[in-house]
Amino acid sequence: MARPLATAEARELRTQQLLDAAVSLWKQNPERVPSVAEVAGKAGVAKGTVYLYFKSKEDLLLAAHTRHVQAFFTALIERSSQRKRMNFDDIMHLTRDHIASVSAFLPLATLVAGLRHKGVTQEAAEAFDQHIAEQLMTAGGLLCRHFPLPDATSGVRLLMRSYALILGLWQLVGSDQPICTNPGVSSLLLPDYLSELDAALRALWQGALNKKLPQHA
Amino acid sequence: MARPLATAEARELRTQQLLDAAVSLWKQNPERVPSVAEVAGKAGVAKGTVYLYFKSKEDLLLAAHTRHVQAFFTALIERSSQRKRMNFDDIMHLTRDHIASVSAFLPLATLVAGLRHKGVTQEAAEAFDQHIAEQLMTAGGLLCRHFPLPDATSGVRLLMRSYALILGLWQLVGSDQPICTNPGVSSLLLPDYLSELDAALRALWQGALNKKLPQHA
Amino acid sequence: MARPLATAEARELRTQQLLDAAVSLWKQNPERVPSVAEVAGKAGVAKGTVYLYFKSKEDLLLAAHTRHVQAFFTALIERSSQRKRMNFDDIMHLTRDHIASVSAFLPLATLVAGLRHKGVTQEAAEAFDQHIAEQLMTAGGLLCRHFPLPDATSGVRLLMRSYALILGLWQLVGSDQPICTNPGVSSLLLPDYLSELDAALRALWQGALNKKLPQHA
Amino acid sequence: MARPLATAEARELRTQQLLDAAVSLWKQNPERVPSVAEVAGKAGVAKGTVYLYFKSKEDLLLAAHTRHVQAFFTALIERSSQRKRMNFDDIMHLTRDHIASVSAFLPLATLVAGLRHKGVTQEAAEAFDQHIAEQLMTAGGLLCRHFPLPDATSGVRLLMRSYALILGLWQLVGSDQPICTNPGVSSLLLPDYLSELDAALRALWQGALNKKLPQHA
DNA sequence: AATGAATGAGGTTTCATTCAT
DNA sequence: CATGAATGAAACCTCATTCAT
Repeated sequence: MARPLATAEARELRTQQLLDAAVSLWKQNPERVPSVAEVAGKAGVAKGTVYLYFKSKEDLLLAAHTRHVQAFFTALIERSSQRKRMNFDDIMHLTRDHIASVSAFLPLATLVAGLRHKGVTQEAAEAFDQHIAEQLMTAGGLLCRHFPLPDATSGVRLLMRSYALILGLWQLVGSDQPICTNPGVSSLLLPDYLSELDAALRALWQGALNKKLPQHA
Repeated sequence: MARPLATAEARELRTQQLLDAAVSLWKQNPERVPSVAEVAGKAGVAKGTVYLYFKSKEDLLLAAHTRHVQAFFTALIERSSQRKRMNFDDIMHLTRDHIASVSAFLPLATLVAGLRHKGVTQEAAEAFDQHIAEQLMTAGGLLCRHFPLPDATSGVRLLMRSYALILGLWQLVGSDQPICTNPGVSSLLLPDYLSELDAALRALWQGALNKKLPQHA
Repeated sequence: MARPLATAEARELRTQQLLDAAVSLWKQNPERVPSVAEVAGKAGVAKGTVYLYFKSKEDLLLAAHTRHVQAFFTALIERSSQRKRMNFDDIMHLTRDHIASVSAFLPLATLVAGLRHKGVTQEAAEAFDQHIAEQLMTAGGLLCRHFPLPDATSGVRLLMRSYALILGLWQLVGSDQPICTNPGVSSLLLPDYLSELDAALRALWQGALNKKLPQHA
Repeated sequence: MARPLATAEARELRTQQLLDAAVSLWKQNPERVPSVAEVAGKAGVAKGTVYLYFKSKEDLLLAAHTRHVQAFFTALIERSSQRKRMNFDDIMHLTRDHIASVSAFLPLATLVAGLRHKGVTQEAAEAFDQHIAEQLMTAGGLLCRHFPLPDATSGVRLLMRSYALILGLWQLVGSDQPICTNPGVSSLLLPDYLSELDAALRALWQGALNKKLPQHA
């Protein structure tokens, strides 16, 4: 049985293991949210131990989501900090690599959004909001270095609208991928989530930047 | 005690009463999803009766959401069928009246999106998708009569992207309205959900229609 | 009026159909007591109709059991009324043919015994007791014509003890026939229900009649 | 609130408390089988806890019955192991004290017999059968020390037949004691269950032992 | 700190019974 | 009379959460 880990980094390690376990279970069976018992089992600890690291199951899921989001922002900010000028396709690549193609990202984002009415502690929710806001402002500001935006706020808004599209479109057309049994209708409308996402984001940024974007492959 | 209702319209009535009860309870206490027992009680029927009308609680919630969506589409299609030409502000009004200002709409939409991984029966999910697809195509096609869109598909896509923005933005900035305790951050970013929504949709449509829209609020 | 008679026998017919349905379903699946819905369905009537013929499900089961018991007593009394002298083997034959080999008899008897604490209406229970008592006394009295018993009461008691053995032994060793998975133990103890029953009844009657009975199987 | 009990004996204690609660409720109101919620309440535990100890309500009832049976066998085996020779009256005393006069014994035995078709898990049923078989063989063997029986098997059979009589007679004449409203009939037939039981067992043992038993007080 | 038995809320299911049509 | 939708009690089951050890 796992024994006390005194140090802060040990605690951090355990925390990450729990998040890993949750995400891994989710990927294994995307149809259902893993139970606390399952997460604990997968992480090799007892059920009660989970509550030494998270106030509630929803807090845990929110933390897992935060980690996903963080990875995206880290990549975005890192790339934005480079000298080399970014273009829209760079943005799309980041989006694909860290959001659209991370199988658990959007389901988890969707679930967490629906959970804000339930077990998320107020402080966790606020911490999340605060955190996202900070990242958004940092990344939004950096965006001005690469794109002809009037001010930092425009960058922030563009990012927010982009994320809203990413999330909203997925909830509309992407969430039933695993059980997609009515190909007739949806495939008429939209070839698939990624293509539609590309087109929608392209249109959004085109409008925001007041210029035609190359039509991409 | 409610007693047998033989006719189809009586059944329909009972169904609506259950949805009414669910939505009403939700509005009373937006913090939590009402239990089946509460919904049954509010509708004046026995708990078991709920399961004569819906396969699961999630199916009921999905049906409630469908009704919300339906109301919007009905209004949109009705208005689109009129001779009088629509402009963007008409669209915004419809959006506000049937979506953004219907207090339970977006929370329910968000919840339902997160629930697709749980108790929704496959048939209910498919019926919902099918239904939405039909409405989208009808409404999207009619849109061409009022706006300079290349084809019906463009109308459908514009509607989908609009809805994605409506939903995604709400999940980003609007969902914590009732517990909004961090005014500092979010109000810096965004005055409020409705204003940001207006701006975002305006930009989206502007891009899609290739023309400047009047800047009015 | 001619109607009442026709109605009465129609009613009787329907009653028998319901009992037939119940017993037939029981035989089909001896693991479970058929539900009222199943009985009704099998008999081709609606659920509610069952309650026009029986006050409760338990009354129905009791009636089905009564019919089984009646068949035995009818045969016993009929045979006892014949001139031809009976011996113990005749009794055993009757027992086998009308009780031990009627697949639903003993399960039903056992169930009904356990149900007397539940849904059986008082009047149905009393009617059953009364009926059994009458049959017992008749049959017990006739027994004296064939066996050297001191009085009619002895005949009644012999019958009761015989039935107690039939029922009690079945509950001890016979009821798990379908799921008999521990052959080691029980087959050591008792070859099978019928053999043990034969031996036990033989001993009982031997004692009651104060004479050795031929040892035949 | 009752809290975790780690040790095996604590678990055993909790198990016994649940059985106590069930039997006690049964005695309080012999007309109905207590619900799981009632049993849990009486035992001071939560409903869900019952299912940590028993797979189903029927398993619980079977366990309660097993305990009754066990008490009888323990007394019988203990007495049989003593040097002092037993006679039939000793057997009757044991029977009376541990079976016929334990108010819940026979109703429970009857109920459990009727329940084997329902919620009893196969393993519980087999465990019960196995257990009974072991006790029977032990006690049956010991019986030879006190009574002139040809072999151990005879002892086992005598016990089984005795128990069959005890149970069967009770189901015939004893089960309606609490609601005994037809004194006319049954009292004519049988003064009461205990007397008839005494007479019937006496006859059975007399036959088995090939000797007249004293006519008892 | 870690554990996991116990909790209790509540969703799901079955089913005997009732009653308006 | 017959019907079957509705009822309500209760079993069954899962699961997040707590707390004594």
